[in-house]
Amino acid sequence: MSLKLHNTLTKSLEEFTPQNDNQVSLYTCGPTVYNYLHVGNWAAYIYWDTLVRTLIANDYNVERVMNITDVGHLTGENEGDADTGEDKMQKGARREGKTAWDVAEFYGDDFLKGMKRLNLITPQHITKATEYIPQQLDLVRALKEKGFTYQIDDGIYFDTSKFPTYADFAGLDLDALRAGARVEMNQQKRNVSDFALWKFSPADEQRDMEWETPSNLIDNDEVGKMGFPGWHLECSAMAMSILGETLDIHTGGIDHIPVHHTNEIAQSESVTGKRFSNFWIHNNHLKSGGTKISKSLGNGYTLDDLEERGYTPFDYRMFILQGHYSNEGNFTFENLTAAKNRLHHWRNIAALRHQTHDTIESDSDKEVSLRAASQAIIEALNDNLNTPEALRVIDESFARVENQPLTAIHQQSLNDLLETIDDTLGLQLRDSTPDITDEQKQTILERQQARENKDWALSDKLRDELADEGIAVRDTTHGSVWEYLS
RNA sequence: GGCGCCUUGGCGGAGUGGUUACGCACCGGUCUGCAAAACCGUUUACACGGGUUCGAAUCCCGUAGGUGCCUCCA
Repeated sequence: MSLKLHNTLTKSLEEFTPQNDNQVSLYTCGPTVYNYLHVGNWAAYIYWDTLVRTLIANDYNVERVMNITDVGHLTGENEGDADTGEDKMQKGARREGKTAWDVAEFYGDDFLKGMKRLNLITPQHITKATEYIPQQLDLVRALKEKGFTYQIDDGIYFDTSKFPTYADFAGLDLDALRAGARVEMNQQKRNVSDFALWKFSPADEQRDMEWETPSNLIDNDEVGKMGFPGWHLECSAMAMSILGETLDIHTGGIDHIPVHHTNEIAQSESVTGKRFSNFWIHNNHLKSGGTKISKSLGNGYTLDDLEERGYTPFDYRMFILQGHYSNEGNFTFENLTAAKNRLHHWRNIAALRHQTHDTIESDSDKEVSLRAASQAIIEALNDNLNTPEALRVIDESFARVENQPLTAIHQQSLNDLLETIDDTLGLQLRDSTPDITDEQKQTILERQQARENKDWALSDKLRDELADEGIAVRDTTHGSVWEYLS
Protein backbone atom coordinates (compact mmCIF):
# COMPACT_ATOMS: atom_id res chain seq x y z
CA MET A 1 0.00 0.00 0.00
CA SER A 2 1.34 3.36 -0.87
CA LEU A 3 0.20 6.91 -0.44
CA LYS A 4 0.14 9.14 -3.50
CA LEU A 5 -0.21 12.90 -3.28
CA HIS A 6 -0.24 15.69 -5.81
CA ASN A 7 2.94 17.69 -5.29
CA THR A 8 2.80 21.30 -6.42
CA LEU A 9 6.59 21.28 -6.59
CA THR A 10 6.62 18.80 -9.45
CA LYS A 11 3.03 19.37 -10.60
CA SER A 12 2.47 15.64 -10.58
CA LEU A 13 1.09 12.80 -8.56
CA GLU A 14 3.93 11.34 -6.54
CA GLU A 15 4.39 8.51 -4.17
CA PHE A 16 4.90 9.97 -0.75
CA THR A 17 8.06 9.03 1.10
CA PRO A 18 9.22 10.85 4.20
CA GLN A 19 12.87 11.57 4.94
CA ASN A 20 12.96 9.34 7.99
CA ASP A 21 11.26 5.97 8.04
CA ASN A 22 7.81 6.45 9.48
CA GLN A 23 8.29 9.99 10.78
CA VAL A 24 6.53 12.83 8.95
CA SER A 25 7.10 16.52 9.52
CA LEU A 26 4.16 18.61 8.42
CA TYR A 27 3.62 22.34 8.37
CA THR A 28 0.23 23.91 7.80
CA CYS A 29 -0.28 27.59 7.17
CA GLY A 30 -2.75 28.63 9.82
CA PRO A 31 -5.20 31.49 9.98
CA THR A 32 -4.65 35.17 10.53
CA VAL A 33 -6.77 35.70 13.60
CA TYR A 34 -8.41 39.07 13.04
CA ASN A 35 -11.96 37.77 12.53
CA TYR A 36 -14.09 34.63 12.68
CA LEU A 37 -13.24 31.93 10.18
CA HIS A 38 -15.85 31.27 7.51
CA VAL A 39 -16.82 28.06 5.72
CA GLY A 40 -14.14 28.58 3.09
CA ASN A 41 -11.40 28.90 5.70
CA TRP A 42 -12.59 25.85 7.57
CA ALA A 43 -12.64 23.71 4.45
CA ALA A 44 -8.85 23.85 4.29
CA TYR A 45 -8.45 22.66 7.87
CA ILE A 46 -10.80 19.76 7.22
CA TYR A 47 -8.77 18.78 4.17
CA TRP A 48 -5.51 18.83 6.11
CA ASP A 49 -7.06 16.96 8.97
CA THR A 50 -7.91 14.26 6.45
CA LEU A 51 -4.28 14.29 5.34
CA VAL A 52 -3.08 13.83 8.92
CA ARG A 53 -5.56 11.01 9.52
CA THR A 54 -4.51 9.33 6.28
CA LEU A 55 -0.85 9.52 7.28
CA ILE A 56 -1.71 8.00 10.64
CA ALA A 57 -3.70 5.25 8.93
CA ASN A 58 -0.51 4.49 6.99
CA ASP A 59 1.35 4.05 10.29
CA TYR A 60 3.27 7.29 10.12
CA ASN A 61 4.03 9.36 13.19
CA VAL A 62 3.09 12.90 12.28
CA GLU A 63 4.77 15.88 13.89
CA ARG A 64 2.79 18.88 12.84
CA VAL A 65 3.21 22.60 13.24
CA MET A 66 0.43 25.04 12.53
CA ASN A 67 1.01 28.72 12.99
CA ILE A 68 -1.39 31.35 14.08
CA THR A 69 -0.61 34.58 12.33
CA ASP A 70 -1.16 37.29 14.87
CA VAL A 71 1.00 40.03 13.41
CA GLY A 72 2.38 41.27 10.12
CA HIS A 73 -0.21 40.05 7.60
CA LEU A 74 -1.07 43.14 5.65
CA THR A 75 -4.33 43.76 3.87
CA GLY A 76 -4.39 43.75 0.09
CA GLU A 77 -6.53 45.64 -2.34
CA ASN A 78 -8.76 42.66 -2.97
CA GLU A 79 -10.18 42.77 0.49
CA GLY A 80 -12.81 45.21 -0.56
CA ASP A 81 -11.46 47.89 1.69
CA ALA A 82 -10.28 51.34 0.91
CA ASP A 83 -7.44 51.27 3.39
CA THR A 84 -4.91 48.77 2.13
CA GLY A 85 -1.49 47.87 3.29
CA GLU A 86 -2.56 47.91 6.89
CA ASP A 87 -1.78 45.12 9.31
CA LYS A 88 -4.90 42.96 9.50
CA MET A 89 -4.52 42.74 13.25
CA GLN A 90 -4.33 46.51 13.66
CA LYS A 91 -7.35 46.85 11.46
CA GLY A 92 -9.29 44.36 13.54
CA ALA A 93 -8.27 46.22 16.66
CA ARG A 94 -9.51 49.53 15.32
CA ARG A 95 -12.79 47.94 14.27
CA GLU A 96 -13.44 46.56 17.72
CA GLY A 97 -11.88 49.25 19.85
CA LYS A 98 -9.41 46.79 21.35
CA THR A 99 -5.70 46.28 21.11
CA ALA A 100 -4.28 43.98 18.47
CA TRP A 101 -3.24 41.66 21.28
CA ASP A 102 -6.82 41.34 22.51
CA VAL A 103 -8.10 40.71 19.02
CA ALA A 104 -5.48 38.02 18.44
CA GLU A 105 -6.34 36.28 21.66
CA PHE A 106 -10.08 36.37 21.11
CA TYR A 107 -10.12 35.07 17.54
CA GLY A 108 -7.22 32.72 18.18
CA ASP A 109 -9.23 31.08 20.95
CA ASP A 110 -12.29 30.97 18.76
CA PHE A 111 -10.27 29.21 16.08
CA LEU A 112 -9.10 26.55 18.54
CA LYS A 113 -12.65 26.04 19.76
CA GLY A 114 -13.80 25.67 16.17
CA MET A 115 -11.18 23.00 15.58
CA LYS A 116 -12.65 21.03 18.44
CA ARG A 117 -16.20 21.54 17.19
CA LEU A 118 -15.18 20.11 13.84
CA ASN A 119 -13.24 17.30 15.51
CA LEU A 120 -9.96 18.34 13.91
CA ILE A 121 -6.88 16.74 15.41
CA THR A 122 -4.88 19.36 17.30
CA PRO A 123 -1.34 19.73 15.94
CA GLN A 124 1.46 19.09 18.42
CA HIS A 125 2.71 22.62 17.88
CA ILE A 126 0.42 25.60 17.48
CA THR A 127 2.72 28.54 17.15
CA LYS A 128 1.90 32.18 17.37
CA ALA A 129 4.03 34.45 15.24
CA THR A 130 4.48 36.88 18.10
CA GLU A 131 6.08 34.14 20.20
CA TYR A 132 8.76 33.45 17.60
CA ILE A 133 10.16 36.94 17.09
CA PRO A 134 13.75 35.99 18.09
CA GLN A 135 13.77 33.09 15.62
CA GLN A 136 12.50 35.39 12.91
CA LEU A 137 15.17 37.97 13.63
CA ASP A 138 17.78 35.21 13.52
CA LEU A 139 16.57 34.31 10.06
CA VAL A 140 16.82 37.93 8.90
CA ARG A 141 20.31 38.11 10.32
CA ALA A 142 21.38 34.95 8.53
CA LEU A 143 19.99 36.26 5.27
CA LYS A 144 21.69 39.60 5.77
CA GLU A 145 25.03 37.94 6.44
CA LYS A 146 24.73 36.00 3.22
CA GLY A 147 23.96 39.16 1.29
CA PHE A 148 20.34 38.49 0.36
CA THR A 149 18.86 41.58 2.00
CA TYR A 150 18.83 45.31 1.57
CA GLN A 151 17.34 48.08 3.61
CA ILE A 152 15.04 50.85 2.46
CA ASP A 153 13.01 53.44 4.33
CA ASP A 154 10.21 51.18 5.47
CA GLY A 155 12.01 47.94 6.13
CA ILE A 156 14.50 45.23 5.35
CA TYR A 157 13.78 43.44 2.09
CA PHE A 158 14.73 40.20 0.43
CA ASP A 159 16.39 40.66 -2.94
CA THR A 160 14.67 38.05 -5.10
CA SER A 161 17.11 38.52 -7.94
CA LYS A 162 19.69 36.75 -5.79
CA PHE A 163 17.63 33.60 -5.69
CA PRO A 164 17.82 32.44 -9.32
CA THR A 165 15.02 29.89 -9.12
CA TYR A 166 12.57 32.34 -7.56
CA ALA A 167 10.04 32.12 -10.39
CA ASP A 168 10.08 28.33 -10.72
CA PHE A 169 7.70 27.19 -8.00
CA ALA A 170 4.72 29.15 -9.26
CA GLY A 171 5.81 29.39 -12.88
CA LEU A 172 5.99 33.15 -12.59
CA ASP A 173 6.87 35.38 -15.49
CA LEU A 174 8.70 38.18 -13.72
CA ASP A 175 9.10 40.34 -16.81
CA ALA A 176 5.39 40.12 -17.44
CA LEU A 177 4.70 40.89 -13.82
CA ARG A 178 6.80 44.01 -14.16
CA ALA A 179 5.19 45.01 -17.44
CA GLY A 180 1.73 44.33 -16.12
CA ALA A 181 2.13 46.44 -13.06
CA ARG A 182 -0.45 49.17 -13.29
CA VAL A 183 0.46 50.80 -10.06
CA GLU A 184 3.93 52.04 -9.37
CA MET A 185 5.78 49.87 -6.95
CA ASN A 186 7.71 51.26 -4.07
CA GLN A 187 10.48 53.02 -5.98
CA GLN A 188 13.13 51.93 -3.54
CA LYS A 189 12.51 48.26 -4.16
CA ARG A 190 15.01 46.69 -6.51
CA ASN A 191 12.63 44.15 -8.05
CA VAL A 192 8.85 43.92 -8.21
CA SER A 193 8.92 40.59 -6.47
CA ASP A 194 11.07 41.70 -3.53
CA PHE A 195 9.31 41.44 -0.20
CA ALA A 196 9.74 42.75 3.31
CA LEU A 197 11.37 40.48 5.88
CA TRP A 198 11.14 43.05 8.61
CA LYS A 199 9.09 46.21 8.44
CA PHE A 200 9.82 49.34 10.42
CA SER A 201 6.99 50.85 12.40
CA PRO A 202 5.61 53.94 10.71
CA ALA A 203 6.79 57.14 12.35
CA ASP A 204 3.29 58.58 12.56
CA GLU A 205 1.56 55.55 14.02
CA GLN A 206 1.69 53.79 17.35
CA ARG A 207 1.45 50.07 16.72
CA ASP A 208 0.16 47.70 19.38
CA MET A 209 2.63 45.08 18.27
CA GLU A 210 6.22 46.07 17.65
CA TRP A 211 9.67 45.02 18.68
CA GLU A 212 13.02 46.69 18.78
CA THR A 213 15.07 46.06 15.69
CA PRO A 214 18.49 44.69 16.69
CA SER A 215 21.12 47.24 15.80
CA ASN A 216 23.19 44.71 13.90
CA LEU A 217 20.38 44.32 11.42
CA ILE A 218 20.26 47.98 10.55
CA ASP A 219 22.69 49.49 8.09
CA ASN A 220 22.88 52.90 9.70
CA ASP A 221 23.04 51.46 13.21
CA GLU A 222 19.94 53.30 14.26
CA VAL A 223 19.40 52.24 17.86
CA GLY A 224 15.89 51.65 19.11
CA LYS A 225 14.16 51.55 15.77
CA MET A 226 10.94 49.59 16.21
CA GLY A 227 9.55 47.11 13.73
CA PHE A 228 7.57 43.94 13.10
CA PRO A 229 8.02 40.79 11.01
CA GLY A 230 6.86 40.25 7.48
CA TRP A 231 4.25 37.57 7.12
CA HIS A 232 6.35 35.24 4.94
CA LEU A 233 9.25 35.31 7.35
CA GLU A 234 7.06 34.07 10.17
CA CYS A 235 6.21 30.76 8.54
CA SER A 236 9.78 29.94 7.55
CA ALA A 237 11.11 30.74 10.99
CA MET A 238 8.50 28.73 12.86
CA ALA A 239 8.63 25.77 10.51
CA MET A 240 12.40 25.44 10.49
CA SER A 241 12.96 26.14 14.16
CA ILE A 242 10.70 23.24 15.14
CA LEU A 243 10.78 20.80 12.26
CA GLY A 244 14.26 21.37 10.84
CA GLU A 245 15.55 22.73 7.58
CA THR A 246 13.64 20.40 5.29
CA LEU A 247 9.99 19.55 5.83
CA ASP A 248 8.28 16.47 4.48
CA ILE A 249 5.04 18.24 3.68
CA HIS A 250 3.92 21.86 3.61
CA THR A 251 0.23 22.58 3.06
CA GLY A 252 -1.74 25.70 2.33
CA GLY A 253 -4.31 27.38 0.13
CA ILE A 254 -3.89 27.58 -3.63
CA ASP A 255 -3.75 31.37 -3.31
CA HIS A 256 -0.43 31.12 -1.52
CA ILE A 257 1.48 29.54 -4.38
CA PRO A 258 2.61 32.65 -6.27
CA VAL A 259 3.62 34.81 -3.34
CA HIS A 260 3.58 33.48 0.17
CA HIS A 261 4.98 30.04 -0.49
CA THR A 262 7.28 31.26 -3.23
CA ASN A 263 8.74 33.70 -0.73
CA GLU A 264 8.99 31.10 2.00
CA ILE A 265 10.99 28.91 -0.33
CA ALA A 266 13.25 31.77 -1.40
CA GLN A 267 14.17 32.94 2.06
CA SER A 268 14.44 29.47 3.60
CA GLU A 269 16.53 27.90 0.88
CA SER A 270 18.76 30.97 0.63
CA VAL A 271 19.74 30.43 4.23
CA THR A 272 20.03 26.66 4.34
CA GLY A 273 21.01 25.78 0.81
CA LYS A 274 18.61 22.87 1.14
CA ARG A 275 15.19 22.17 -0.19
CA PHE A 276 12.63 23.71 2.16
CA SER A 277 9.88 21.13 1.69
CA ASN A 278 9.75 17.92 -0.30
CA PHE A 279 6.00 18.02 -0.77
CA TRP A 280 3.71 21.00 -1.24
CA ILE A 281 0.01 20.32 -1.20
CA HIS A 282 -2.52 23.02 -1.98
CA ASN A 283 -6.24 23.11 -1.51
CA ASN A 284 -8.55 24.85 -3.93
CA HIS A 285 -10.99 27.46 -2.76
CA LEU A 286 -14.57 26.95 -1.81
CA LYS A 287 -17.16 29.13 -3.48
CA SER A 288 -20.39 30.04 -1.78
CA GLY A 289 -23.60 30.46 -3.70
CA GLY A 290 -21.63 30.11 -6.93
CA THR A 291 -19.25 32.97 -6.33
CA LYS A 292 -16.17 33.83 -4.38
CA ILE A 293 -16.66 34.17 -0.67
CA SER A 294 -16.44 37.81 0.26
CA LYS A 295 -17.49 40.00 3.08
CA SER A 296 -19.55 42.31 0.92
CA LEU A 297 -21.70 39.42 -0.34
CA GLY A 298 -22.26 38.10 3.15
CA ASN A 299 -21.76 34.54 1.96
CA GLY A 300 -18.90 33.71 4.30
CA TYR A 301 -20.88 31.80 6.89
CA THR A 302 -19.31 30.99 10.24
CA LEU A 303 -19.85 27.79 12.20
CA ASP A 304 -22.27 29.72 14.40
CA ASP A 305 -24.25 30.79 11.34
CA LEU A 306 -24.62 27.16 10.33
CA GLU A 307 -25.71 26.07 13.78
CA GLU A 308 -28.28 28.84 13.95
CA ARG A 309 -29.81 27.33 10.84
CA GLY A 310 -29.88 23.85 12.29
CA TYR A 311 -26.69 22.36 10.88
CA THR A 312 -23.95 20.85 12.99
CA PRO A 313 -20.22 21.12 12.38
CA PHE A 314 -20.33 17.45 11.43
CA ASP A 315 -22.91 18.13 8.73
CA TYR A 316 -20.44 20.64 7.39
CA ARG A 317 -17.56 18.23 7.67
CA MET A 318 -19.53 15.69 5.65
CA PHE A 319 -20.26 18.35 3.05
CA ILE A 320 -16.54 19.06 2.63
CA LEU A 321 -15.66 15.38 2.44
CA GLN A 322 -18.08 15.01 -0.46
CA GLY A 323 -15.73 17.09 -2.59
CA HIS A 324 -12.06 16.78 -3.45
CA TYR A 325 -9.56 19.18 -1.94
CA SER A 326 -8.06 20.10 -5.29
CA ASN A 327 -11.36 21.13 -6.82
CA GLU A 328 -13.47 24.17 -6.25
CA GLY A 329 -16.39 23.34 -4.06
CA ASN A 330 -19.60 25.30 -3.93
CA PHE A 331 -21.24 25.90 -0.61
CA THR A 332 -25.02 26.21 -0.60
CA PHE A 333 -27.52 25.25 2.04
CA GLU A 334 -29.08 22.84 -0.43
CA ASN A 335 -25.77 21.02 -0.70
CA LEU A 336 -25.26 21.18 3.04
CA THR A 337 -28.69 19.61 3.51
CA ALA A 338 -27.70 16.75 1.21
CA ALA A 339 -24.67 16.13 3.41
CA LYS A 340 -26.73 16.39 6.54
CA ASN A 341 -29.19 13.78 5.24
CA ARG A 342 -26.40 11.45 4.23
CA LEU A 343 -24.82 11.73 7.66
CA HIS A 344 -28.14 11.08 9.36
CA HIS A 345 -28.55 7.96 7.30
CA TRP A 346 -25.06 6.80 8.28
CA ARG A 347 -25.79 7.38 11.94
CA ASN A 348 -28.81 5.15 11.77
CA ILE A 349 -26.65 2.45 10.23
CA ALA A 350 -24.22 2.98 13.10
CA ALA A 351 -27.07 2.57 15.57
CA LEU A 352 -27.57 -0.97 14.29
CA ARG A 353 -24.50 -2.08 16.17
CA HIS A 354 -26.57 -1.78 19.35
CA GLN A 355 -29.23 -4.09 17.99
CA THR A 356 -29.00 -7.81 17.44
CA HIS A 357 -31.44 -10.31 16.22
CA ASP A 358 -30.34 -13.89 16.57
CA THR A 359 -32.86 -15.36 14.20
CA ILE A 360 -31.07 -13.90 11.22
CA GLU A 361 -28.58 -16.28 9.76
CA SER A 362 -25.06 -15.07 9.37
CA ASP A 363 -24.43 -13.88 5.86
CA SER A 364 -20.80 -14.40 5.00
CA ASP A 365 -21.12 -12.22 1.94
CA LYS A 366 -22.16 -9.30 4.05
CA GLU A 367 -19.39 -10.10 6.47
CA VAL A 368 -16.69 -10.03 3.80
CA SER A 369 -18.04 -6.84 2.33
CA LEU A 370 -17.83 -4.99 5.63
CA ARG A 371 -14.30 -6.20 6.24
CA ALA A 372 -13.11 -5.22 2.76
CA ALA A 373 -14.59 -1.77 3.10
CA SER A 374 -12.11 -0.60 5.72
CA GLN A 375 -9.26 -1.40 3.39
CA ALA A 376 -11.00 0.21 0.45
CA ILE A 377 -11.51 3.42 2.38
CA ILE A 378 -7.81 3.73 3.09
CA GLU A 379 -6.96 2.90 -0.50
CA ALA A 380 -9.24 5.70 -1.68
CA LEU A 381 -7.59 8.16 0.70
CA ASN A 382 -4.16 6.97 -0.38
CA ASP A 383 -5.10 7.99 -3.89
CA ASN A 384 -4.48 11.69 -3.35
CA LEU A 385 -7.07 11.94 -0.58
CA ASN A 386 -10.01 10.89 -2.74
CA THR A 387 -12.68 11.39 -0.10
CA PRO A 388 -15.65 11.19 -2.54
CA GLU A 389 -14.49 7.71 -3.47
CA ALA A 390 -14.10 6.79 0.21
CA LEU A 391 -17.67 7.91 0.82
CA ARG A 392 -18.88 5.83 -2.10
CA VAL A 393 -17.19 2.77 -0.61
CA ILE A 394 -18.95 3.41 2.67
CA ASP A 395 -22.35 3.83 1.05
CA GLU A 396 -21.83 0.65 -0.89
CA SER A 397 -20.97 -1.37 2.18
CA PHE A 398 -23.71 0.19 4.28
CA ALA A 399 -26.21 -0.78 1.62
CA ARG A 400 -25.09 -4.37 2.15
CA VAL A 401 -26.12 -4.15 5.77
CA GLU A 402 -29.64 -3.71 4.45
CA ASN A 403 -30.56 -1.65 7.42
CA GLN A 404 -31.87 -4.55 9.40
CA PRO A 405 -30.91 -5.98 12.77
CA LEU A 406 -27.53 -7.62 12.72
CA THR A 407 -26.26 -10.86 14.05
CA ALA A 408 -23.47 -10.66 16.56
CA ILE A 409 -20.77 -11.36 14.04
CA HIS A 410 -21.96 -8.59 11.76
CA GLN A 411 -22.16 -6.33 14.73
CA GLN A 412 -18.44 -6.76 15.31
CA SER A 413 -17.59 -6.15 11.64
CA LEU A 414 -19.78 -3.10 11.56
CA ASN A 415 -18.09 -1.77 14.64
CA ASP A 416 -14.69 -2.29 13.04
CA LEU A 417 -15.80 -0.46 9.93
CA LEU A 418 -17.17 2.42 11.97
CA GLU A 419 -13.87 2.66 13.77
CA THR A 420 -12.04 3.02 10.47
CA ILE A 421 -14.49 5.67 9.30
CA ASP A 422 -14.16 7.64 12.51
CA ASP A 423 -10.37 7.37 12.48
CA THR A 424 -9.95 8.46 8.87
CA LEU A 425 -12.83 10.84 8.29
CA GLY A 426 -13.39 12.13 11.81
CA LEU A 427 -17.17 11.90 11.67
CA GLN A 428 -17.59 10.50 15.17
CA LEU A 429 -20.25 8.07 14.00
CA ARG A 430 -19.90 5.99 17.15
CA ASP A 431 -19.72 8.81 19.68
CA SER A 432 -22.78 10.45 18.17
CA THR A 433 -24.87 7.27 18.25
CA PRO A 434 -25.28 6.10 21.84
CA ASP A 435 -27.42 3.12 22.72
CA ILE A 436 -30.95 3.79 23.91
CA THR A 437 -31.84 3.40 27.57
CA ASP A 438 -33.12 0.23 29.17
CA GLU A 439 -36.47 1.95 29.67
CA GLN A 440 -36.66 2.71 25.97
CA LYS A 441 -35.76 -0.86 25.10
CA GLN A 442 -38.52 -2.00 27.45
CA THR A 443 -40.97 0.33 25.74
CA ILE A 444 -40.07 -1.17 22.38
CA LEU A 445 -40.73 -4.67 23.73
CA GLU A 446 -44.06 -3.57 25.16
CA ARG A 447 -44.99 -2.09 21.84
CA GLN A 448 -44.09 -5.32 20.08
CA GLN A 449 -46.33 -7.16 22.52
CA ALA A 450 -49.13 -4.70 21.87
CA ARG A 451 -48.77 -5.20 18.16
CA GLU A 452 -48.96 -8.95 18.55
CA ASN A 453 -52.17 -8.39 20.49
CA LYS A 454 -53.31 -6.06 17.75
CA ASP A 455 -53.72 -3.34 20.33
CA TRP A 456 -53.00 -0.56 17.87
CA ALA A 457 -53.97 2.22 20.25
CA LEU A 458 -51.36 1.17 22.80
CA SER A 459 -48.83 0.44 20.10
CA ASP A 460 -49.19 3.94 18.63
CA LYS A 461 -49.11 5.55 22.04
CA LEU A 462 -45.80 3.87 22.86
CA ARG A 463 -44.43 4.86 19.49
CA ASP A 464 -45.34 8.47 20.20
CA GLU A 465 -43.64 8.28 23.56
CA LEU A 466 -40.43 7.16 21.93
CA ALA A 467 -40.74 9.81 19.25
CA ASP A 468 -40.85 12.46 21.95
CA GLU A 469 -37.48 11.16 23.08
CA GLY A 470 -36.08 11.36 19.56
CA ILE A 471 -36.36 7.67 18.80
CA ALA A 472 -38.23 6.25 15.83
CA VAL A 473 -39.32 2.66 15.57
CA ARG A 474 -39.94 0.83 12.37
CA ASP A 475 -41.25 -2.64 11.87
CA THR A 476 -39.45 -5.10 9.66
CA THR A 477 -39.97 -8.75 8.90
CA HIS A 478 -37.34 -9.48 11.53
CA GLY A 479 -38.88 -7.36 14.23
CA SER A 480 -38.71 -3.77 15.37
CA VAL A 481 -35.69 -1.59 14.70
CA TRP A 482 -35.10 1.76 16.33
CA GLU A 483 -33.31 4.76 14.91
CA TYR A 484 -32.77 8.41 15.59
CA LEU A 485 -35.27 10.95 14.38
CA SER A 486 -33.71 13.73 12.35
C1' G B 1 -2.46 43.57 -18.80
C1' G B 2 0.12 38.68 -17.00
C1' C B 3 -0.45 33.60 -15.29
C1' G B 4 -3.73 29.54 -14.18
C1' C B 5 -8.03 26.53 -13.48
C1' C B 6 -12.88 24.82 -14.61
C1' U B 7 -17.46 23.32 -17.70
C1' U B 8 -20.70 15.64 -16.17
C1' G B 9 -28.11 14.39 -15.21
C1' G B 10 -32.73 18.97 -10.61
C1' C B 11 -28.35 19.98 -6.96
C1' G B 12 -23.57 18.10 -5.68
C1' G B 13 -19.77 14.85 -7.29
C1' A B 14 -16.24 10.41 -8.87
C1' G B 15 -14.47 8.65 -13.26
C1' U B 16 -7.52 9.74 -18.14
C1' G B 17 -10.18 5.15 -24.19
C1' G B 18 -14.44 0.05 -24.24
C1' U B 19 -20.25 -2.70 -18.04
C1' U B 20 -25.40 4.78 -17.29
C1' A B 21 -19.87 5.40 -9.72
C1' C B 22 -22.13 7.41 -5.63
C1' G B 23 -25.03 10.88 -2.53
C1' C B 24 -29.19 14.22 -1.95
C1' A B 25 -33.87 15.49 -4.24
C1' C B 26 -38.10 13.88 -7.43
C1' C B 27 -41.51 10.08 -9.38
C1' G B 28 -43.54 4.89 -9.47
C1' G B 29 -43.79 0.17 -6.97
C1' U B 30 -43.14 -3.57 -2.89
C1' C B 31 -43.77 -4.16 2.24
C1' U B 32 -47.01 -2.34 6.43
C1' G B 33 -52.90 -2.39 11.08
C1' C B 34 -51.46 2.80 10.06
C1' A B 35 -47.10 5.50 9.55
C1' A B 36 -42.17 5.87 8.84
C1' A B 37 -38.06 3.61 7.26
C1' A B 38 -36.10 0.16 4.18
C1' C B 39 -35.91 -2.20 -0.43
C1' C B 40 -36.79 -2.41 -5.90
C1' G B 41 -37.30 0.41 -10.24
C1' U B 42 -37.85 4.59 -13.84
C1' U B 43 -36.43 9.36 -15.62
C1' U B 44 -32.87 13.65 -16.51
C1' A B 45 -25.41 13.51 -18.33
C1' C B 46 -20.85 14.20 -19.98
C1' A B 47 -20.70 23.10 -22.71
C1' C B 48 -20.27 23.67 -28.32
C1' G B 49 -17.51 22.63 -33.14
C1' G B 50 -13.82 19.86 -35.40
C1' G B 51 -9.88 15.99 -35.20
C1' U B 52 -7.23 11.17 -33.67
C1' U B 53 -9.17 6.04 -32.89
C1' C B 54 -12.42 0.00 -34.39
C1' G B 55 -14.22 2.82 -30.17
C1' A B 56 -13.88 9.23 -26.30
C1' A B 57 -17.05 12.08 -20.80
C1' U B 58 -11.84 10.37 -20.92
C1' C B 59 -6.46 12.30 -25.95
C1' C B 60 -5.51 16.86 -29.55
C1' C B 61 -7.06 21.76 -31.71
C1' G B 62 -10.49 25.65 -31.72
C1' U B 63 -15.00 28.39 -29.85
C1' A B 64 -18.22 29.97 -25.93
C1' G B 65 -19.17 30.56 -20.88
C1' G B 66 -17.56 30.57 -15.82
C1' U B 67 -13.90 31.37 -12.25
C1' G B 68 -9.20 32.19 -9.45
C1' C B 69 -4.53 34.58 -8.36
C1' C B 70 -1.35 38.65 -9.45
C1' U B 71 -1.02 43.64 -11.14
C1' C B 72 0.78 49.37 -4.04
C1' C B 73 1.55 46.23 0.10
C1' A B 74 1.73 41.12 0.86
